[in-house]
Amino acid sequence: MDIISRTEELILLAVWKLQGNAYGITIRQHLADTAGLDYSIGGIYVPLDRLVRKGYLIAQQGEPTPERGGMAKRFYRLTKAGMAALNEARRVHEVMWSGLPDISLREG
Amino acid sequence: MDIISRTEELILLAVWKLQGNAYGITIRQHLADTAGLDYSIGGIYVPLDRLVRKGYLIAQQGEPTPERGGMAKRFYRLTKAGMAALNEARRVHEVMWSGLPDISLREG
DNA sequence: AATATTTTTTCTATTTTTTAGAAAAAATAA
DNA sequence: TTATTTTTTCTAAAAAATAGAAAAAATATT
Repeated sequence: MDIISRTEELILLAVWKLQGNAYGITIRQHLADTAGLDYSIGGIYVPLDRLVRKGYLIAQQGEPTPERGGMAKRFYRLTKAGMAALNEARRVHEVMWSGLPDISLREG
Repeated sequence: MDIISRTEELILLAVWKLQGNAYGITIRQHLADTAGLDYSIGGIYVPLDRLVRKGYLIAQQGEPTPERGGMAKRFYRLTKAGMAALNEARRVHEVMWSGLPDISLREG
């Protein structure tokens, strides 16, 4: 099997968490608020496009809202393939983080 | 804060797990055996060099062994900075994977 | 002694992903 | 009208991942 990158995993998880309200800005905000990770604008939109191309997300154009300004939002939802990729990433994390021995660290 | 890539995380974990026996070949083997991930040769050595450069690992040349053949092994050990990077990766994983709502998936 | 075989690393080119942020688009407010 | 706000699009540059041939260093075989 293959595994998604960390950025891809975090963006998929943000989409999952945000449910019906996942779009570029809220995803970026969620990553900053929840994990303390500050992504640039491109750092969100570039992988989002790729995740759609790969079939892990689907995008849907939003309706105009009563709020001021802004291009139409693109809302994202997780697909089954996206969920499968997340499950695989978690599986790898779990096997690799289990059974670790006590160690002494070098330098520092 | 910043976060290491997934490949970097997995290689650091392999070094941790292998204790005194972590070198290119055994690290690659551990990733295949434990996680089912098949890395090419360069897929291990390129990040190993980078992790040393960044101070997350230290390398030490091995003594000749009674086994047949081979360039001198380069053994790796985790540093305090390497362990800190792993802890940060785990923290991000944990906060991002917690509190996820039930969702319905699209397409597929 | 010479050659073959094995184990391991080094090297490097290519592709993919990440990073960064200016510019464009689309809406309301002044 | 013009300014302001919110959001996406676009694209260039840097970093990381991927792939595997070649080199190095040892023992085994003839």
